[in-house]
Amino acid sequence: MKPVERYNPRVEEPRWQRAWEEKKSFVVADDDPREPYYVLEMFPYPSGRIHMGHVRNYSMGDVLARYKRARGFNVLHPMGWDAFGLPAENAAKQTGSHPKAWTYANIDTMRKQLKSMGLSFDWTREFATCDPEYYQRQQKLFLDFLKAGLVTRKSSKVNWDPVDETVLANEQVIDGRGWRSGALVEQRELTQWFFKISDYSEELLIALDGLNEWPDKVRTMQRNWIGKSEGLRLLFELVPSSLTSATAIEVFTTRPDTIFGASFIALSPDHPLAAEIARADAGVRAFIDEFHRQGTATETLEKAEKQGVFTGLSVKHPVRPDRTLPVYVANFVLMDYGAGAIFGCPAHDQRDLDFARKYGLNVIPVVLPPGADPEDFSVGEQAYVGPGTIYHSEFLDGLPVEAAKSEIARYFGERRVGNRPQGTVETQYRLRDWGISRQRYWGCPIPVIHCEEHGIVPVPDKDLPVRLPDDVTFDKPGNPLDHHPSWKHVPCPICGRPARRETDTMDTFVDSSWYFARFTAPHADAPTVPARANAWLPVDQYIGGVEHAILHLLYSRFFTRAMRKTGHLDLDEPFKGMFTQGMVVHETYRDRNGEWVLPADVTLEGMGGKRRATLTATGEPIEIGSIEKMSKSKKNVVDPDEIVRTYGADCARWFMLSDSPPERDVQWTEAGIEGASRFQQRVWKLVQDMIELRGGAAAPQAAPADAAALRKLVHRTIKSVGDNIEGLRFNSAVAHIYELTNGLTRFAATLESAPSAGGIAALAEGVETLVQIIAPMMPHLAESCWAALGKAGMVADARWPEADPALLVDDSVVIAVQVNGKRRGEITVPVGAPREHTEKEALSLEPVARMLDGRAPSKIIIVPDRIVNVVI
RNA sequence: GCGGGCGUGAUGGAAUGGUAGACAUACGGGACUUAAAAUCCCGGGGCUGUAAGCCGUGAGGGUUCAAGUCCCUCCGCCCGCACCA
Repeated sequence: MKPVERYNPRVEEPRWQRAWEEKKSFVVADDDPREPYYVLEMFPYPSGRIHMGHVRNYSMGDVLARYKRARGFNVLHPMGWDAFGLPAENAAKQTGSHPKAWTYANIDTMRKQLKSMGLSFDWTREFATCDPEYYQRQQKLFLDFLKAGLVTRKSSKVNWDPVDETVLANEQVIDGRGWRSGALVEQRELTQWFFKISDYSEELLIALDGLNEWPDKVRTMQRNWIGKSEGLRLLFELVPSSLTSATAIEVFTTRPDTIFGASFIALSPDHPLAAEIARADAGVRAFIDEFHRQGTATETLEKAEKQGVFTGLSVKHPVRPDRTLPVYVANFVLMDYGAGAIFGCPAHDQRDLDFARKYGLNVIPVVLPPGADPEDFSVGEQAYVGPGTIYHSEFLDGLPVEAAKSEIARYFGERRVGNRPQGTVETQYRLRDWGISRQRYWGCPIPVIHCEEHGIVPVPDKDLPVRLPDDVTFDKPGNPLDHHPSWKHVPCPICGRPARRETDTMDTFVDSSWYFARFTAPHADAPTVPARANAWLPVDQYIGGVEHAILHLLYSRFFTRAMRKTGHLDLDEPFKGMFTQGMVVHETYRDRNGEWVLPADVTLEGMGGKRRATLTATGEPIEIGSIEKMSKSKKNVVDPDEIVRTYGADCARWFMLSDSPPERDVQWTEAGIEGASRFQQRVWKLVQDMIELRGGAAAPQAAPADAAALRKLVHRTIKSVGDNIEGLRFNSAVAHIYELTNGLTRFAATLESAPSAGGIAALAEGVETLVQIIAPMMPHLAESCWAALGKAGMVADARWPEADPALLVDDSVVIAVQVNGKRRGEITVPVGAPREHTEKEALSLEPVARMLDGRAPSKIIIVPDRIVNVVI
């Protein structure tokens, strides 16, 4: 064959991108009669430039979208921007740029980058969440939720940075200090807006069972996050005291069966009764103040020792009025779970035991482990939390734990403290309402007005959107909206008197909680067009990082229900299929000063343990470090633009899909991307060889015998690649494509010496098929090959090839023959051969006969067309 | 602590309970070349000199005609949540 000119992605890729755009290949119509299919990848935050994680995410989604299109679906595959957020404000502070200008400039850059990857997005549906057209509808949703009773306002603790005068998220508090100012963070009570997600705790939990196209891991994480537990709310009567007028303390417990082991009561430092005691008791006051100083920074909580202070109060044991229990304030009791107070049973709860040991409280075992001797059993430093039989517990004695729980619940349910039942069975959830208030500029304004006369007044629909002012400054700490000279001063919509606009903006998680619905009608006046939303949703396949497994997905599930309640759509679950992709990782490199070095600046030599790295510019030795997620801070990043420029988008896409299962991390390597590039050229060469063969003189003889085998390979590959794409096993699909390519290349080589019309026809079918099945992954190369082969139209519009069922089955099959489960040889039998035939063939196999040595086998297992196992 | 996942050649990884290591990468050998690159072909889990054979999917046990796959115990690594009573 004559040498083939190399495929040049730099020329071919932009050409096909223009062609798709001109033909509006991926613009989707809502009234298309074909069955709808909605593929969505998590939209990016416009941080500046796309990174390899995006390349991986969008490559996967694009394969599925293109494949489903080829299978005859009307595919919705949109893209937008999660564009509000703190980095824009930080950039404003650092560089003086305006958040809006910064964000839209980033979007322009990233859009261009995404377009260079040849992704089949319907760009006519693009929006950014910071577009007033988007956040106007979000404000409308907020007001509808407010009207429907799904929004509430309450006081809540926040991390307050006294220097920056701002609220910090938990992850912005490092060692109890603000991440930017370094100031000690304080706890402050602030009145904030909340979405009542907890109204849906049970529904959100139950519905997880139906999400069978979600990873189990994600469902489990959500289950734990919702954190349902059944228990008893229980009243303890206070021993009358001059310290308080209160008469009882309410606690929540999931272990009412251990009531006879109770030895103290502990109140949260935030408990109202604790506050009351603290007013008169300096010791308690000091304890509570110290607790508040320590803050909610997670590390401090985790390491904190169990500590408490005695209040001077005591309560009566609810069954044994002769016993009293001391009441403490303890640092490990949470105010916002259960009743903000507990009874401590040290023998059967580790925290209570730690506390009891520290303060010398009784440890009374009341659950006897199976087989333990009641005379001998005692609790040391390890609380016993396992199953067992209740003892030392009067009428509960002898009952197993679960039975004792219901028995004691009934007992307390019948008794009264005052006019209330002493015990009430109750279900508790860990899930809290979703606080959405942020004291920030670059977010969606909360559309309410505070009037002295009329309180909270919703902004009337006609006044929406509440636009962010452009003329803000970031030179002062605090919320720029609050400093703005005029923005917040508005008349009350009811009385017209001077009132104050809400200056808090919404958590950016709100923006991403409904964007998937907006894509179904991105230009509508209302948040959605319900008929369209109902037709497209739920998203058939959602793809994104596992870091959003809890919050984003849970909030979206809540939003879908809230939008159903307010008439914006009519479904429960937004995402039918969910897939969490792995990260892109890379080796790290450091120079002799310990500074991180970019992979692009490093030269690598050798292999295995002998690998060496040097700085390309100077030859300075470089230390090769661990393999970690690509991050700017460790500089182990590879710029997608650079890769597209050097190898082309198709190679980047192919490599992202080929090397690892999509849910696992993939390691970016130079060798890997070069392998992709080599494959690209092989396909191109194969197509060129094919064209040359077709144009040459061929003997009119029938196809060679192996043409039949080739056709089988072709059709089996159609089947397996389709199945693998459907199952999102892209790496397996790639492997099968390699096998086909290897088969075709070898076959083409044999035709070279003996060209035959039949052989060329078989090869042509195979090559065309190859071009079609690589199209979802390497769409540009596929178009170039398609055109070179003289096929009409574009591959992007071609139907997926059909596997001929007749070619998927073989006439005969090679099956393994085992003796006692060990493989001893193989035989070839016709498919569906009768048992007798298979048995005879197997027994006549030399090693089998030798091992049998004349004896009769005791058993012969035959799995037709699979395996024979001769048991001696 | 609780929950989830993973552990297979030099490396990434394949394998509805049915021939372990597909496919790729790296490596070695060969062809082509003045040479190199590129390309093409061949090789490869370990042990026993070859063959026959034996061993082999983190370790140990079990279920089964048959286990990488199912069950139990343990070890290691990764991820998530974490004082939720």
